[in-house]
Amino acid sequence: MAGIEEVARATGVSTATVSRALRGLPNVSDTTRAAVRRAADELGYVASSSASGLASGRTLALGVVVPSVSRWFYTQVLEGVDAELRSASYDMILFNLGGHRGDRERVFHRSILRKRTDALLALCLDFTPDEREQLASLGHPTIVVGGPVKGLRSVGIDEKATAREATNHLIGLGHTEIAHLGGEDEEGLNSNVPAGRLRGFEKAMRAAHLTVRPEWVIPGGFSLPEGRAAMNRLLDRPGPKPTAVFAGSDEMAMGAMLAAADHGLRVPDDLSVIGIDDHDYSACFGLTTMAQSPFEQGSAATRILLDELAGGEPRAGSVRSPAHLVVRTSTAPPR
Amino acid sequence: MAGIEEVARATGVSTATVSRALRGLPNVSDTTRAAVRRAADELGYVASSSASGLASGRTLALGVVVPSVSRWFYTQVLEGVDAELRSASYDMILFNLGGHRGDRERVFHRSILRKRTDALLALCLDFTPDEREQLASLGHPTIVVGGPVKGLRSVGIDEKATAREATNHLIGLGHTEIAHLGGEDEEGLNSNVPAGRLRGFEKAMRAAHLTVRPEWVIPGGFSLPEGRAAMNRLLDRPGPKPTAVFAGSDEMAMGAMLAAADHGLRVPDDLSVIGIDDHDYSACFGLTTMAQSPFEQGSAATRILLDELAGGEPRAGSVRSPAHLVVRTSTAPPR
DNA sequence: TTGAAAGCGTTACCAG
DNA sequence: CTGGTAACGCTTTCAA
Repeated sequence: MAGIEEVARATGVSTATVSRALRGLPNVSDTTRAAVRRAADELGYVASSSASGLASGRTLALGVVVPSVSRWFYTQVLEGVDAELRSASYDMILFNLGGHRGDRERVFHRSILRKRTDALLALCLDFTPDEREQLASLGHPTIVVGGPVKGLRSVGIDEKATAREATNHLIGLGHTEIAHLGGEDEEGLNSNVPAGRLRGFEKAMRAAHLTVRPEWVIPGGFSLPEGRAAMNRLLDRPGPKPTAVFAGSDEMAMGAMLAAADHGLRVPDDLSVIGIDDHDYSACFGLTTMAQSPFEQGSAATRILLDELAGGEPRAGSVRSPAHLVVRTSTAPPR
Repeated sequence: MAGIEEVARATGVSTATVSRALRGLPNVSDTTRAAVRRAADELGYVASSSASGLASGRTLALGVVVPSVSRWFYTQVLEGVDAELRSASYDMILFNLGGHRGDRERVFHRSILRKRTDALLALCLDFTPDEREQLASLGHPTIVVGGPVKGLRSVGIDEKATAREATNHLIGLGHTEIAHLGGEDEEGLNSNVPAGRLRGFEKAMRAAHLTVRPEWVIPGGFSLPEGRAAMNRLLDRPGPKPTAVFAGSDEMAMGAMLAAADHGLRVPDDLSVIGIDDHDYSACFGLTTMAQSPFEQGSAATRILLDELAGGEPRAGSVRSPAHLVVRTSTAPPR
């Protein structure tokens, strides 16, 4: 409640000195600084962010734009971002698009462009040319996590290579009848991610001279329930069945495992399943997967932003995060 | 990039009028308002939140304090909060404690007390007397979601009654050997939640003249992996086994189901399992549960806050959210 | 090392 | 209905 003036009065110095002392700036004598600190504590003084934001031009806040918070990947990135922000004493403004395509413009206008943040981190989002332009005109550091976006640097795995490696794991086990459970293009989400994984799958299949059956490439919505439903539909269909499935995410992969159980199929004997992510639950499911670390991606991206805000040289290039195969019990040679 | 003065100049009116026109305040002629709007659009003018925050005392932002974002319940509440904020054009500042007990004080000081928000919503957190006092002195509307907190109003289910109903479902099926997989007291989390559920369990058992075996009341950390591990430990132990288990959350309940599978037990034939939540995955698992809606709780709490900020009468009482039994295939009479 | 004073970009009050 | 003009509470030169 107390303002800076009261602290100044209590300490017998000017408000300028109080400001400098509290922010740890140089050129303040130790004794003065100590006295100011004490007074501030006693009076419960905390600088108003509006006022300091207005005066200094910095808000000490990072804007994070997410498609939703109900997906494992996003929550992990958020935790990573947050960990980094915490140590830099930055706050996080969360802009959740929540699938509301129509609200995007309002979010952009009302919030992002409102100088409430010093920098922006976007998750798995694609931007319209218009949005990109607005971002650029804002002129503050921007980065994307999870899937490349044209014109913006990003942090993320090599989607295509990762998908290829996953598929090759199945092929290496001797599978030839392989299905792909992919994400569909959700509105506003970065369609490069599911598309890249699909391309990697196709490329691996082609390289092994295997055929990709269109009816075995099915959309699983990136979620467990949708993945299960999609896989169930595939297994319900008469005719030949795949002996293995490469799912574009672990959540869908777990759904596929449940679908296998629904059909009385054993994993991996009757059906091998591999995913991407290494979700918190994957070990429990014995799911073989291409592990990645969204937490690290989030903190790495945040660090880049923070560095720049601290005056560091802006680094233009994108960052490739690692992904690696983790073999568990959901994959085996075909029976 | 343009400031309000440029819009004023372009329109030939004063900055005061621009401000009024853009915010939809009364006492502005339609023609003036239209002209101002057009000019603002053309110039790409958006008010600076720091400046208007400083001048008006309102930030148009809600602070949300969460223990973490990696739990289904929290993400659902966040979505609910966000939906409500969106329609009110409010922004969300996310304060993630992330289990960093030590950072709590910093978060409080640096951010919450920094007048960056107009109101505060806390998730499943317990506050120290000191923290409570700081909150009170801040003087802005506060509410808690998920578990009652002394001295603060809250929105949430009746923990004890819900747990009792869950337990009674098992008892009603004829079970007498019932275990409880509970949450443990995590640092800073609201311990009233797991404690209330445990008490409800005990009460139901006592009412049915059943004995609660201490070694069958085990901590599952509110997560699937920990729930599975805990249940596995219980099942590994020599001696009698429970025929049913009441888990304090669906995530733990699913873990228990996996543990049953690990031990070659069939659900529900060998082991009945019931949880609380109605997690997104629960239907896929056939999990019987006490359904609640954290999304609704989040939006209800936010609405209360927003109402007050809009000048509505502060409502003191807490709000009880509904929970109801959803019977699926994980529970049946003992074999 | 410190202080005085000029902003920062809005909003709100009071006249007109 | 509109304009002038103080705030709002800090930060940041520039002097001392």
